[in-house]
Amino acid sequence: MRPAQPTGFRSLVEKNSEAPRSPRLHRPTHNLIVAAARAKMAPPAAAPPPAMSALPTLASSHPYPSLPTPKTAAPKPRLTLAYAGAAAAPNAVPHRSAAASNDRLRGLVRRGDLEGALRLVESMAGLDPSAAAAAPGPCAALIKKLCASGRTAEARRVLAACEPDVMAYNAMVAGYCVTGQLDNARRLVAAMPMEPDAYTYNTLIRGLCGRGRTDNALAVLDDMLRRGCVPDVVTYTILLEATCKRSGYKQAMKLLDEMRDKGCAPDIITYNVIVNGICQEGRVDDAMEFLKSLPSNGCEPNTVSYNIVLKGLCTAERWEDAEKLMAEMSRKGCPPNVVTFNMLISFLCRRGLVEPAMEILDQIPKYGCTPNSLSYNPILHAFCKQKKMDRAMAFVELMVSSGCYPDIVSYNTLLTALCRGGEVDAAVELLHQLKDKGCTPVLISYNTVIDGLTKAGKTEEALELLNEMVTKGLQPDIITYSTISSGLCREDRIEEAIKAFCKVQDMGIRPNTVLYNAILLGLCKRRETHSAIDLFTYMVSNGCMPNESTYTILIEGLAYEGLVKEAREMLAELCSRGVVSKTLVNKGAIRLLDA
DNA sequence: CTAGGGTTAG
Repeated sequence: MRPAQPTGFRSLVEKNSEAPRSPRLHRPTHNLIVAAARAKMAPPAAAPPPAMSALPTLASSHPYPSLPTPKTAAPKPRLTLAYAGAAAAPNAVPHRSAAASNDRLRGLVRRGDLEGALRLVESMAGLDPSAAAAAPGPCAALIKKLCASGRTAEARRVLAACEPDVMAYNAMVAGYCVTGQLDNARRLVAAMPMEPDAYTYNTLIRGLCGRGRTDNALAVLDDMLRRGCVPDVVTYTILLEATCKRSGYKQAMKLLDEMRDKGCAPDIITYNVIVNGICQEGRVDDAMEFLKSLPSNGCEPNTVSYNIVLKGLCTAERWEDAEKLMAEMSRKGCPPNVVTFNMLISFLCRRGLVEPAMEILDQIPKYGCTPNSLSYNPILHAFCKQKKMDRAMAFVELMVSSGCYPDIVSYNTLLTALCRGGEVDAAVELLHQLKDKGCTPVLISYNTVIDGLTKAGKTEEALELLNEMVTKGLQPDIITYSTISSGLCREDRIEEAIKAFCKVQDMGIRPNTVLYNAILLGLCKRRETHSAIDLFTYMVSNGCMPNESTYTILIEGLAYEGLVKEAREMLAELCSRGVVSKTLVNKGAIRLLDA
């Protein structure tokens, strides 16, 4: 679908500013709020942000009351490595020998005492540089653990304070990659004093591919070749998968040829990536042909190969072909495994065929496989979706009595069902019981219950839960803040919603359509359609694609404010462009326009 | 370190 151009709205903005209505004179226009979001400046004094006593006021770069910032439990120690007097700090460890200190460091890292390890590295760096330096091994381990809790800046200082080897650099590169700091990762690789190894490059390439930066990843491959580092089958396999996603499997085939030319032999994983790419483009028959050609390339298909094709057949709803392929798998020495069955269960459940799915579940042991939580969860999900909570609960019992304990996904499914079924309090209770059930709540668990609370009108409790997750070291994501934003907007607390919006930007994440829509709706309901249009302009100029809901919100907003003619024009234009579907319009906007 | 299966916002 073509992106809709905002041109139609420009004139509306102008029209509106020529004839401002009185309420706008006494309220901040959204231009200013948007400017604040962009430049993180204060909103006008006329509209002081409301007090948010429920929220902690942690430091933040913008003037709105802060939403919680993810923070580790212990205060971050300062590393004053450039400062020789650091060794004399109160916590400094008496210097014996580099070897003894490194033994101690190893122990601290192994025990997970990161603060102690940091202090020790600090003190070692503060000593006579010729006498002692932290060894690369324990430093690499420390860097890994710091990065695992998001403390990449401290990890970087450890790297600078020790005598790093390739492994220590690799740990840091990986840390930057998993936290999305890909440009830092690239710069670090470029600045390495020793030759990066294949692992270094593979980590960087995987990071870039994982964030859709396939072009950069391919450039790294070129760097690698130029610097005489030999890419291995893993390097190419990562790049092939990304190439399939970005440019399609035909382009990937070219890279496959290049790989062979460079003397790197594809393995079955490489080929399965291609098989998957072909299936993703809906060409299951071509995928089967490709599969048949593998033996002539010296590679035998495995069960995974067949599972991929089977998934393609199920997606195309070619059930009979799927059944035939299952039979063929056994004949060809690639018998179905638990993943095969789980896939079938999942597809059947998605089509509402729960009973057949349960029959498959029963048959799994006959094939010598053991059902796991992925076998049970889709069925559990189906019961929940049908609002058959008693059956869902009974099914969990069955699961346990069969020796398969519910995992966090099972519980998340139950949490969703409880929230949707109006039992939010039960959901909150279950969330807090998870630890006792041997399951740690994850981001999705909190997002689910936070959403349930906002929809039940319990926004304050939702904010408390947001606090709780941060305290537990769980980093909120864009879904968390979108949920919170819509909850706040529903209560006309738009300033606070915008603060959540800023929080997302602070995290280095580009707000998406859902988040914009939440705030647009809030503004329109407050009859600040003019401000909404400004925000819409900001949204488009920041490359965020509006969707049907965006337009519906704006059209309804115009209609609410009495700008019926403009609303009709916009509706007509969007309909003719096919951006807004007839059904949606009939449901919402038209009805309002006629009223 | 690379391939196939389940859960969250609208």
